[in-house]
Amino acid sequence: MTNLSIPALRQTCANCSLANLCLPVGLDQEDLKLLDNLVAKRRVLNKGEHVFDVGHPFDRLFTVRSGAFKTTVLNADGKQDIVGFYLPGELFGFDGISERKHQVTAQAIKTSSICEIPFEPLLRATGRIPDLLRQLFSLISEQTLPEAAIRLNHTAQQRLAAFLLSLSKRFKQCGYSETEFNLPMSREEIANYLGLAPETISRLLTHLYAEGILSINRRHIILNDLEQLQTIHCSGH
Amino acid sequence: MTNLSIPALRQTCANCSLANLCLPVGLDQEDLKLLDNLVAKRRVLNKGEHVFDVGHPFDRLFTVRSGAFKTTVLNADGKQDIVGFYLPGELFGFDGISERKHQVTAQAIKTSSICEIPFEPLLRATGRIPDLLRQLFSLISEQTLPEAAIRLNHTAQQRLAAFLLSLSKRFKQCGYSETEFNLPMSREEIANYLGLAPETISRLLTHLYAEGILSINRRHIILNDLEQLQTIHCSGH
DNA sequence: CGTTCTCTTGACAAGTCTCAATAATTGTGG
DNA sequence: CCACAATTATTGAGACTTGTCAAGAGAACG
Repeated sequence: MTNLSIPALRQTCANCSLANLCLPVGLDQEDLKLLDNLVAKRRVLNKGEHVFDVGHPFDRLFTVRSGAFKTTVLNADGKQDIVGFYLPGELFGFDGISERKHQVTAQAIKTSSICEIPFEPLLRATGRIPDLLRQLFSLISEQTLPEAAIRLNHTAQQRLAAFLLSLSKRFKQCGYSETEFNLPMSREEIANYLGLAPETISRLLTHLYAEGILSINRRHIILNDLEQLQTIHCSGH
Repeated sequence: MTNLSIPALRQTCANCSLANLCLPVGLDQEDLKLLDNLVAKRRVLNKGEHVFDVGHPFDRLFTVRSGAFKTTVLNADGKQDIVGFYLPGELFGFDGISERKHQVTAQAIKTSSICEIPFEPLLRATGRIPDLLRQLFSLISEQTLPEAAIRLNHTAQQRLAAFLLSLSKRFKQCGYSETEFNLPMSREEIANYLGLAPETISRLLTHLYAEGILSINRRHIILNDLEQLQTIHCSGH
């Protein structure tokens, strides 16, 4: 499942294939070396393993190198609500900055690997790397307006279409196909994230398949008509 | 409606009654003076007036001095979705950091006043004021995990209870009563924010009134039983 | 190869939306 | 200052989307 061999885990930010995605965007060779020294550990996690839990002290950020992660909170009902999915090249762990303790739990949803970036050294490095601070603010604030708010006023079909388009876009960004990929998460996880029942996801996928908009077999999905998916996202059909 | 007289608008961060809420938290007198010099303009807006629009260049943050603001996006359907409300002492405008252009539109929902904080000078000031950077990250990341995601998996009643409790808590924080206040927003705005129909809000409020949990007359609301409201938020009743 | 988990599909129930009418409030112009 | 218009809020009836419960099929796992 993992796309990275062990030697790949030893590589530096400078030759990381995701360098144009996570933090190093816009940094020159010199800056990259500085940043690379910060990235302390590169770690592999199996499905279900936790990166951190609610309440754990925050002292570093994480970037996905391969695989996928989800973040969850215990909601008022006492159930786990999925609040985010993270794909290769994406940064997570910001939730801990405010209280110096994590507000969410993060775990691998398949065998995955991450880079760890100590936060205090990172902040100190903003003094030496001019663009790093803006870069950081950028990455954080991008997550400030997540799809969550937008999901609320949409139908189940619109939400699912938006979700699939989001995955497509993000897989494309990290170099995979935008039309054919494996869903890293289960129907139940998608449902939870979108605020729907798993059965509804199943039915909607069947429906989209019947219309020829996509092909799906278990986790393997092919998006045949991105444009129509976009139309569904917008107008509901 | 406005709680501030004109002279009040000339006051400095150091003697602002909201100083312990917005940016200055934890700063000493010396730092406050530095910060105060940054706060360029204090401005009054009437109901409906825009602070900024989607696409407008971002170069400053805003704190609410009095009144209330909402931020909206044009969703896929072409309708305005409310993504946030801001009460006195709260900071907004972060949405523009990433793209250097605002991702949302911000407007006053009643006669209100704001302080403007130029962003670049603020970032430069983080070099001189040690705690300011963490403070900033703190405030931004607090908004990263908004109620939005949590709202999704809750019933209409749970969402409304959560919304009222949130308002209560925030009004308390800025020195108002936590049990009696005027809703700054209309039923329709509440509905939009919660992803419900305005009629549903009306019915739920009537229902909560019938149970003695709150009294409501137009915008004026009295929360008689915060605890039971909390119970509803959690278990649905 | 059986156990477990995930996914699919159906029938029914329930929550919420839409449409519509009315009432109350606010704003406006004479 | 009053009367009319426009907006906002309430309430009801019916429809529709989505959730719940249940059963069964298929895949994954040990």
